[in-house]
Amino acid sequence: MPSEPRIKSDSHSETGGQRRSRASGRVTLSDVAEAAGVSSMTVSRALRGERRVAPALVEKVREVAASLGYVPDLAARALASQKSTQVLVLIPMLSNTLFVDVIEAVHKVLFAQGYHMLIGVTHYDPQEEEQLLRAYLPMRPAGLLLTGFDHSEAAQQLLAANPVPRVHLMELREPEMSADSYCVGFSQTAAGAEMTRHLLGQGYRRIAFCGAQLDARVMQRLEGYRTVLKQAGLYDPGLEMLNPERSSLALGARQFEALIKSEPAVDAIFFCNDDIAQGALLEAARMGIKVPEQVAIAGFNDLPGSDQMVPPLTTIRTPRDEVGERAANMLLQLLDGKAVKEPRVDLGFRLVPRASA
Amino acid sequence: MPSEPRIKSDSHSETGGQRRSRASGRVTLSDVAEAAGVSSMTVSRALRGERRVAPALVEKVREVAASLGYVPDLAARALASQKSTQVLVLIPMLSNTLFVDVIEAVHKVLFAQGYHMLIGVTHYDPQEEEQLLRAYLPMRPAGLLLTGFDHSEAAQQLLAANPVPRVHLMELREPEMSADSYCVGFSQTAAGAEMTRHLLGQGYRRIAFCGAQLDARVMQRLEGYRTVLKQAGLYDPGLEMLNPERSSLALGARQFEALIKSEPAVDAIFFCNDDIAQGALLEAARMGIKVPEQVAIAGFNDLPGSDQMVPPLTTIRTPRDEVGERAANMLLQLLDGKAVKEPRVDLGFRLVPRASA
DNA sequence: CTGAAAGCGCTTACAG
DNA sequence: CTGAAAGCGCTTACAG
Repeated sequence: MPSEPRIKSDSHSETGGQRRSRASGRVTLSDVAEAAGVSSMTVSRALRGERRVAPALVEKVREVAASLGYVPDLAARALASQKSTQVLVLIPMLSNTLFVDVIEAVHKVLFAQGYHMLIGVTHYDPQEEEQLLRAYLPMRPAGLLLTGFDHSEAAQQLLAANPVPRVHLMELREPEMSADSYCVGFSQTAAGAEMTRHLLGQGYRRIAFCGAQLDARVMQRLEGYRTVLKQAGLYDPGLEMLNPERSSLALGARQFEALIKSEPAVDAIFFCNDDIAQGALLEAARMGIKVPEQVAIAGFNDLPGSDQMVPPLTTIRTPRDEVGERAANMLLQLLDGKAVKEPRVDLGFRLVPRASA
Repeated sequence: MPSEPRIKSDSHSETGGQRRSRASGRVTLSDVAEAAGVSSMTVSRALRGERRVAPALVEKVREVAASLGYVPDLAARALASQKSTQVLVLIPMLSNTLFVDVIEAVHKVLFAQGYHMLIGVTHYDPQEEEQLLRAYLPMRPAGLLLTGFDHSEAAQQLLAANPVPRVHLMELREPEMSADSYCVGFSQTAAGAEMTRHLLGQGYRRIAFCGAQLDARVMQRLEGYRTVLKQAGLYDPGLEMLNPERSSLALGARQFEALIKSEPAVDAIFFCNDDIAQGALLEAARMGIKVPEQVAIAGFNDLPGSDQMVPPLTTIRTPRDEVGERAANMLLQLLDGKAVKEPRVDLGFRLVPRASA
């Protein structure tokens, strides 16, 4: 019986003094192997739950590893196996709860399969996205989840030079534009059109659009709005209020006030996001303007609180949990080298008519 | 001239066919070394900006590396240097914008120094925290940022078994309780007391407390509330409404309604977080109850939108950006092996009196 | 200032 | 089912 787990404390000192050691002092695979009286390969296999290891051995190895407090080193594993457990997720903003929902859903799916998320926040800035890519690609993420398709030239070069499976979130791209692009989302343009049609259906005729941030998806919603109003012969560029600032309640309040003053005849306003719509609703209350009697207000995304507003906000419910879940699962398939039957998943959206419009 | 950058494509095929290769096909240090006609050590040093490399060589190496599209492998670097660039940050919730602010501030400081954040969300669940620790510790993070001091037994064992510099966020612990604990935050108890004192000062006498989530920090605020009311001889347990559910606008609305019905004589309500206070404000509007004339409402944290409410919400401004920044800087010092002069940083808080209370 | 050797802690690819 | 050898792509610790 040369190798009781007990000798663990000795096994270090016996050899430790000899070599010119850079050892970290941590318990390694070979420490466990020595203590268990097997080779490190067997430990490696047993701990990873590979087959073809005698069940009795597996148990013994597990016990010894636990008693020694062994913690595998993922950097070493990644290097040896050339496989990383990290997935890089790039989103525009964490203060937009939309993306928090996406992230949570992605995490749930990925974590269950042993993957870890690296979260990068671009702040809607292509430059920052590029910088993040440059910083995170050296970690050799196994896969990428990117928001939208709007990436800088340099970012696209980085992506091309580092071929890693990736799925795009929130937007859809026509298949013919690039055969190899995977995406999960919905048509932002169609959603913008749908809300505009709803407002028309409610009888509104002078319908304004308030946009903030002006990222690609906002512009797509705007496109939907324009198309529908033009078809109806009711399009008026003077009713568009586009502001590149970050979207916020305060901005929505300012936009509402400005619009009411410059275009008193407006009878409905479509805000590109619920937060500015909520801000508008509050400003209307302050100004003593009745919603929807004097002016209707609609938002987008159905964010928390929109159902609590006074009056409750009419909006479009976007499927962010599903986007995160489906995208993560699609990426998982790509990581497994499987073929993806449906590389472009349209999850749709849903109009949520409430009292404000 | 044996080594023009041009031969890069050959350098692979020349040797690649010989060895039983597991090569990833990526450009490595030695590819760059070969193409530049120097040793890989020189490349390594040049690229990391180490001194004692001839400036001319540095430039040449840089050029060659760029032309080859070399991307260093951080896993290999971490393994060889026994130093990770990752910092694990554990927070309770991403949908609480409080923590988004902390995260953003931490990222800014750490990223500038070449560190990468690993974000884990515990959902206020010690079990989840434990699970996250178990999953992320194998990545050998260089440092840890944890929220509060409320960790499970098993989590504390994991932390003890993996000695990594760490700083605790948002709460303060008395130095004598554990000499080696670093923290950046403020006294939640003092903040709870301060708000209660403010309400007393405004003349309110039947002051209720509404809590959600009931995490450690909420309970500390409650403690401050109790202490002040007891001193004033106005403490009434019947005015406490504690709900373990996640805090949200909808919950605040429900709490407000329930409290008004069960305790009609209440003249002020201190909500443990702004989101439930905002929900209460909206419910008051729906119920036709005037704030603050019939009942005053106060919140905590000064979240986005609180200044936009009707009426604007009286609250406590908490220094989350500063918490993130200072904590990250403190961790950086620990990672550099420097001594931290002030291991317990009290950043304080600020009462923001607005119209609601 | 530059480099050859050894090693970080794992896993792959072969043998048996 | 088990193991010895080689290697993943870097950096440390020595030499010169």
